[in-house]
Amino acid sequence: MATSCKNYDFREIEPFWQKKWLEEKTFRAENESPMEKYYVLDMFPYPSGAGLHIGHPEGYTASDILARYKWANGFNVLHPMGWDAFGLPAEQHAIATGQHPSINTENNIRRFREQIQSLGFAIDWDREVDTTDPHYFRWTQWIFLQLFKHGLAYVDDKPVWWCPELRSVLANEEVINGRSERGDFPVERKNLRQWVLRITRYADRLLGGLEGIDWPDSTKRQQIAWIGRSEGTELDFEIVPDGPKICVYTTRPDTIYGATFLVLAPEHELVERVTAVENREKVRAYVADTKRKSDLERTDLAKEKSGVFTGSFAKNPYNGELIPIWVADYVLVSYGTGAIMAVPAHDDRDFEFAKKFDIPVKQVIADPKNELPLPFCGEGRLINSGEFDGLPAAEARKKITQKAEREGFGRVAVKYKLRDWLFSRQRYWGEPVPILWIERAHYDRALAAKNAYFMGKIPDDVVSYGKGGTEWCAIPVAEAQLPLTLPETDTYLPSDDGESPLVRAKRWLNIFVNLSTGEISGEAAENFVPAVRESNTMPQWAGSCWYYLRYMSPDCGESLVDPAAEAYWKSPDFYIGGAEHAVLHLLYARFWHLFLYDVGAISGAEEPFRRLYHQGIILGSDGTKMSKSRGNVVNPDDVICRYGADSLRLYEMFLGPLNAMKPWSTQGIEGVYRFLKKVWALCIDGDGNVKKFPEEDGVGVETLLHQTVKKVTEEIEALQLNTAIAQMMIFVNGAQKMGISRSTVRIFLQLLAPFAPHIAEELWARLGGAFSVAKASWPAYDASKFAANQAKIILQVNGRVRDEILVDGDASQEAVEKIAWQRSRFMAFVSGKEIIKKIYVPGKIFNVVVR
RNA sequence: GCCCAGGUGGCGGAAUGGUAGACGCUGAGGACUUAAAAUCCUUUGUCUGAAAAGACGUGCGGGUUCGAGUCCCGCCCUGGGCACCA
Repeated sequence: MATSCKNYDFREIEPFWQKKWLEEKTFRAENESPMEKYYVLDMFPYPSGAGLHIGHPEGYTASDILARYKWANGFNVLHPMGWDAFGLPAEQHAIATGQHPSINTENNIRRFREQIQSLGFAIDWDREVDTTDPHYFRWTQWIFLQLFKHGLAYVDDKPVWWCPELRSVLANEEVINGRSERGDFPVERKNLRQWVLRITRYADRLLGGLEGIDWPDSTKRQQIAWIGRSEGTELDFEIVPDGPKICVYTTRPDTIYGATFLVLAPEHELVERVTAVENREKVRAYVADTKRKSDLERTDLAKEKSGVFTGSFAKNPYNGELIPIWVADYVLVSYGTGAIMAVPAHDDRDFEFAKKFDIPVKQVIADPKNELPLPFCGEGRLINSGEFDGLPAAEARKKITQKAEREGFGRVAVKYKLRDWLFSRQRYWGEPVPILWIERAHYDRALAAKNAYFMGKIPDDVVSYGKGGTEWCAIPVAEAQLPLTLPETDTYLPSDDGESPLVRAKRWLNIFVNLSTGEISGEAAENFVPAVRESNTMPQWAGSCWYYLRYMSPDCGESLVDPAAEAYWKSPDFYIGGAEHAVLHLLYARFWHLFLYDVGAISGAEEPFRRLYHQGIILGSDGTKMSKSRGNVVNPDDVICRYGADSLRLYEMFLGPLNAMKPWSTQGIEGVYRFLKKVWALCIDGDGNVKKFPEEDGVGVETLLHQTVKKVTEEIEALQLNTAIAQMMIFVNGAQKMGISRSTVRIFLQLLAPFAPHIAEELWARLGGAFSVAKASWPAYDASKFAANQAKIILQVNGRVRDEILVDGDASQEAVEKIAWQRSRFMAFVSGKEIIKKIYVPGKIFNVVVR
């Protein structure tokens, strides 16, 4: 029932127990249980070719400690693992080798699984999921179809960067001065049809939901900032003499009397219309110039403001003043209304612009401190503002907006920074979007006939786009045809014109569909109309948006999650992963979860992650980020080989606070390794036999034990695992000196088990404990055992420590004073002085203030 | 620029407003050993001192308090996030 090694031979012990846990399915979670459930979730890894990184075991060990602790406390624990396996590196490997990315992915997963298993985590391996498995992504595609049906997925022509040389779409960050970062090739703007998800419709709920969940403040703040809700006012400005109205958005309507010009974003739809004939050339040139710039260049704060006058004027609806209309790229078309009223006296950017182009600056808010110069962006009372003079700014905002509403030229408005989620990628290694494109005429005819298979599965507003004079309409792939798998292609490169590699698979791409049944045919046939498959794939975020639901019933064939399982597990009780996902993954997943909840696909919880924690980053021993080029990378396999998984686990937890950034130390791990050897030596003699333990604990051991149980229990709950380990070290050091009984050792092994499960399981078995120590019920402590019957009182004079005395635990101030007055060391600082005050903190401090 | 977190020995770090430096690493000395490894013991913030002891000490400058690493005000530095969002 255990190994027979004489010394602490982790190379024999660890594989032995890992095999046993796997074979016995020790950590299998049941979907029905009389025990209370506890769901511990790790952010699942991307199985990269580099293998497990030393940072992975940090979060995994912390969650494993919590999982094992919960098992010991009688919970039915779900602690699963899986693979976020779609993504660019596998695709690039495929492009380079010509080998299908699934092969590389499979190899990487096998390696990751072995490495993770070699760390002895209490994982239910029967629930493993893989986002690239068709049985899994079938449901990712199904979710997309629900989004589509509910009008939350649409197509849009979005400008993207395209590099003909690299034959690749580039992200904004990859374009520098109109050339590609990699290779320095020219790039061009290209409008490409993209799928977009209407996450903005959930902006308010994504914001509101943050209030009730236990997340790190910084992460909540990041999401709040990302959603960027702002309340303000929309105001309509008439263009003189008789042009259209321009609607601007402002959060400072109180400064309306200080507006000395109006600015349109270069892409604003009214730019052409408001431009006077004589300014047309200049304006067009400016707009064209802007188009060429990358977002990075445009938003570079260091650059000077630029812009051009349109030649037209707008009328301030409050005072009738005519102000010039400019076009400038510091106004973004995608926020607010794409147009602003510029108040240089009270806005830094407008001020900068006005200075450069010699536009008047008119102060309308008095600076209470009278600290000129302008601009002054704070709060104050209004001046030069007609009927509103003298009002405090906040009140003026209300009054001014009310007037606009009354007179019909303005309204309260709420705006968000959050944009809809660009959901398509022109890549091979992702989930195919399960959509077919058919011609408008076929679409309309099928709808009119009312026997179209897609009735009730399409949005109220048709999703379509025009190409070559034809309007193509989106219909879903029939559910029965899911999963829609990736076709074989001869290369995984994008096509010559920036489309997905999937367009190369012509026989897959161009098909015929029966609009009554949804059947697909490769050949033209009666009742079949031509259709083109969507060739874009989903971004890597898709699979990770709902994997925590799949773990509940990974084999369920009827739905994405078995309703009974979902009703039982609801949502993870604890979620741990890196802070780098603070916005993207954690926002997207919340969006999908809310949506699935709304459409009744799930029912357990509205928020997916009620308690979230970020582990910190482990740096190289030189205090910088680990990287190959710096040569400071620590490989977990090497560490396990040299010290064992228990030492690695323990050390990563002992390094410092779980959420802190901390450097690895090669020498530091020796300390925890020594600790484990001491634990071994506490139980096993030099011949490999269980030691003869004394019948009774040594004096003081009982107190120490109960203190240790209390401390370790409380610190696990608080995830202060470094100090929990420190307490266990204190215990072992004490036990070594004082002598310890068999039953006390066994209690200690239970405390150690979540941290160093292999050695704990081994010693537990050798000491006659029943398998598994992880399931033995967690020890309780008795506070009365360490209520000190003696207390050490610190004697202070004027707050400075001068002496210490031992008294009865419940000693009164009088008793303490009586002893204190006898102490010469203490009295040396007191005698001859006037005692002004005496402070007694029972059991701790007696402080005398003298003069 | 704005928002947030954090600055404690040679190092990682510990401290409900109550003995600053737990625990571990490193260094020094010692025991065991033919020797080494392993293990065990002592010691390890700075300064003064033979010692007893004292002074100083938690980024800097003030403040509150009997008492501040901890609370308040003003700075400096490091890390993270956002960044022309009107």
